[in-house]
Amino acid sequence: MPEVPAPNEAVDDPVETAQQVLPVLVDMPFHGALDSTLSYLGPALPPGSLVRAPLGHREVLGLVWDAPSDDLVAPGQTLRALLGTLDPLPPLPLAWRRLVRFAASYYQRSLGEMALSVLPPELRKLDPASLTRRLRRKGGLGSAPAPTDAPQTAARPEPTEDQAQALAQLAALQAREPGGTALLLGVTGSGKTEVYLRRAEEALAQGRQVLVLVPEINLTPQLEARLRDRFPGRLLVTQHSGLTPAQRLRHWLAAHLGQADLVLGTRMAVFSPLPRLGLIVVDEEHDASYKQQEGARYSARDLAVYRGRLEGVPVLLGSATPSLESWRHAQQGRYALVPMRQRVGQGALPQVRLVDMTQQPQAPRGQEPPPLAAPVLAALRERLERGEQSLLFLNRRGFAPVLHCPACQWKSDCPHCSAWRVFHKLDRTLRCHHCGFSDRVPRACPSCGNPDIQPVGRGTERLEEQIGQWLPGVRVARIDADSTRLKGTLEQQLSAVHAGEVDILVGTQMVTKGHDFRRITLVVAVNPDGALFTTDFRGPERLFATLMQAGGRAGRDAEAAARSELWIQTWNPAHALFQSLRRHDYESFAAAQLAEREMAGLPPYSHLALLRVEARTPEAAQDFLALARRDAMAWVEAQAAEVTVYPPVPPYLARVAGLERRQMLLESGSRPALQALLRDWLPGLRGLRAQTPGVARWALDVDPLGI
DNA sequence: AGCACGCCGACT
DNA sequence: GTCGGCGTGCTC
Repeated sequence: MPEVPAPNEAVDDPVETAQQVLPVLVDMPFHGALDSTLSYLGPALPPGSLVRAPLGHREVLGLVWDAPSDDLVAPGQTLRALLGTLDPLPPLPLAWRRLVRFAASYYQRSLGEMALSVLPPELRKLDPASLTRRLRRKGGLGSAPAPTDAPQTAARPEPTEDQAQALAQLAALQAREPGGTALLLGVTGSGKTEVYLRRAEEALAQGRQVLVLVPEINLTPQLEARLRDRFPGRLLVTQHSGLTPAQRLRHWLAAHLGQADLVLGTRMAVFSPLPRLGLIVVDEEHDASYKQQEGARYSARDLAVYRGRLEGVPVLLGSATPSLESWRHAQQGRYALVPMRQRVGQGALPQVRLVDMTQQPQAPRGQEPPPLAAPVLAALRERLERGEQSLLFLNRRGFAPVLHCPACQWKSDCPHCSAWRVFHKLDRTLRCHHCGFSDRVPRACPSCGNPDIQPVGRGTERLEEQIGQWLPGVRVARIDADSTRLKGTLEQQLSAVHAGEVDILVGTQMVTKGHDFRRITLVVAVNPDGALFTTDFRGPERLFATLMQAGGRAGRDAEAAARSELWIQTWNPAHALFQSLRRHDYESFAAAQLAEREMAGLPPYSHLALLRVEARTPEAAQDFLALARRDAMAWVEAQAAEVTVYPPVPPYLARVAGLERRQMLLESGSRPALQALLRDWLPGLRGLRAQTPGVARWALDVDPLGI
């Protein structure tokens, strides 16, 4: 191996086949420092080139970076030579590299981990020769359809007045500020998708690529179908974790090579390299799924906005119930607010009825109250008589959330978690929903032998059973994570609902998203109060969005819309959230929530970072955070920075799968101050682990969704 | 994070 | 005498 005089200097010898020292990123989290490249010898390659690099005893995928930084290579150290270049591929473009650089520094991950983790995994296995073969075959796209002679845009409906206005507003915005973000506020059924399609059409007509992000791809086959219908002559590819590794690579290549016109995908798609990017759409922008919950915990929605600004490309965020972060940006004029207040086709939103559960007759002593109040049952019967369908929304699967022994007060706890085990009657198990621990339900109390142990509370299994008893002969279907575990059963159950083979559908959150039920005219939120009083400050925001979305399942057929209803069983009918919901008034809800957040100094009025740790003992977890807190507080004092470092606390679930969890919150009104603290603090955290044996893992979450 | 090397128990 | 447990340490 050749000797080099010093790192990071090109070897100035043209005879020596112009070997240079190249800064290369590999997938290594260990280089905690934010900017860290490894130095290799190789031919002159532009930044963004993908290479094969020797690393220890293996050969890994590497990415030539723009500049070396923080490199610990010693002067005179022998550098190894790159093993090859994936040169049939164009280098990843500057805009892509800048996005990765920002994400790595903002979410405090190493550049190498960030960059390599957002490339298709299959790319790691590719050597230059097999890549060349792959690209040569079928023009590089395998089974993807080649551009056809079909019209590039199919017939499209006349925009409604709302849509026309929104489109005019968006066109004006784009002319004024090409990299600007617009927030499209439109209730379910207001025709947001048509606005996306029109904007996409325009970008496509200018020869640009369109990136469409959705929270979960399996919930949005309609959107994919509509894009394909509307743009039959264009190449659309998807990007999500459900693809096989080969498909994902093929789709990614189509995007990167500029062959794909439309990329539709989940959060990972925000990192698709798109040489002709012209528009980014983020549908249901409030959805928590946009936040990655492991590894680099990025928010794809926030990165989409950043990317738009970076590339001078418009970003369109759409929601009926925007995140309060986006809403505040719109209020401040940082995002353009584009309201769409009418449902298409004069369809009315479902009427919201609050059922005051405190006014319902009390159940006899010792008996549990019936699951549905008398007026709700009457409303259900009415639908049955009219041959319409109803949806009972209960966000709790299983038969009962806990079993209880009235004699000795035993409860069905989980031996590994600080949680109850849920009674699943169908397979007679007690299951922990957090660690998966499961065994047969005991015949008698395991503590005192009392044979009369009782279910407490109600899940979807029990509700399904009780409905059958209350309304004999009714056809009930249950859709939740348990009933749809087998592949294809969800589709099967949904088609039974669509075919009218079901009168009442019982379901969890799963059924509230995306599905276009035409015959449902009644939605009942059976027990939504829990979310009102959670410790999570975003609980109300999520509940409001969920109930609006659930209500949106009713009356999707314009003819039935007039008599569609959303009933809410609540012990807190006066709660401001329900009062806003009754009027479908997102704006009053948001105003009230923002006032509360401002008083409490919570986002979007402050910025948060959360350090979480899991350890074998509470002491180890506590010690780790205590040391971390000491360092953070020392930094804050030295810098006289406005950052609050809160004491460590147990999270809602303090023990999961035998590991003790603790967390510590950092809060600041200034994002730069918080970022500066994180940047200086994190390298030291990696060393702390050695001082606190028993720590299994720790993670920093910037802009956490739940605290 | 992988994937080595390294130093002590039950097997062909 | 070997196969293999996962404890520490390195990777341009």
